[in-house]
Amino acid sequence: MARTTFEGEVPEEQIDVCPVTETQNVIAGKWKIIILWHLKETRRFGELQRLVPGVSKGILTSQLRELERDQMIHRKVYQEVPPKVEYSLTDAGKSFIPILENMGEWGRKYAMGKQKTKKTI
Amino acid sequence: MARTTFEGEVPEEQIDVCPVTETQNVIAGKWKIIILWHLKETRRFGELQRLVPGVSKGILTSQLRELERDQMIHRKVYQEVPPKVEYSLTDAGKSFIPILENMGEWGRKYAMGKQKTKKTI
DNA sequence: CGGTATCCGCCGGGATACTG
DNA sequence: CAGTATCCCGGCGGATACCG
Repeated sequence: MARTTFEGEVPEEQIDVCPVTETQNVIAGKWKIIILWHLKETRRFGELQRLVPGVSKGILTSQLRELERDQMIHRKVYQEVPPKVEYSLTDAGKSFIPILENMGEWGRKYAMGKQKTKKTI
Repeated sequence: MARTTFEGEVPEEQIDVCPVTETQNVIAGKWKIIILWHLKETRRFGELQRLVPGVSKGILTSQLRELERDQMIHRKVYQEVPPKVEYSLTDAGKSFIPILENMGEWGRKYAMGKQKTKKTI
């Protein structure tokens, strides 16, 4: 169904691209935000798994792969034994830090406001 | 298993309460961020459904109910026919606006950087 | 150490029909 | 207009086992 593009018409590339939704798509995923948070400093895989409580290797890997695909983090492999892999933020990832800081700050205050009946594990 | 709480010990209420994760829990949900975004202004139900492209009544309702439960939005029912319901941000919700603005701004720049091969519907 | 590979359960999200 | 009430499905997340 080929059709010509008229002048002044919105290019297909811009259709349905809402910036907020774009952001939503990137951080959607149960562990991504907390992962990015800890990646404010460069971390190794096992380190991340210890820092993020309750995540398994498999899931951690998949979340990291998606963040990598979305150009939020960089994966650096050291060719040595035992293996060593370091994860760090890309420029896009670093530019997201302020938002993470805000979310942390907001969460602190928000959690303040409803500090009753907090469940422990 | 009653046990005494020693001085200086971390109260149970604070255990496992990570501010960033707390925030994550509130905004987790496919449509919540974009909903909050549009609620910078008070909106009616049908209005929201038009503003959020692709969401059905049922899902929109459930997302709104969760945001209400988390004290992010307020639901005001006008007792009249035809029914009229207005949604607006609570104080907690309003305090989240800066983050939404940042996310929008970030999404704009982020989308810029990879504007190729954007899929249309 | 830092992963795959595989299987599985669950529930969040979607579609449809009905209602005050 | 602004919702319920069901049913259903896909896929994300979790558990386990194995590997270079």
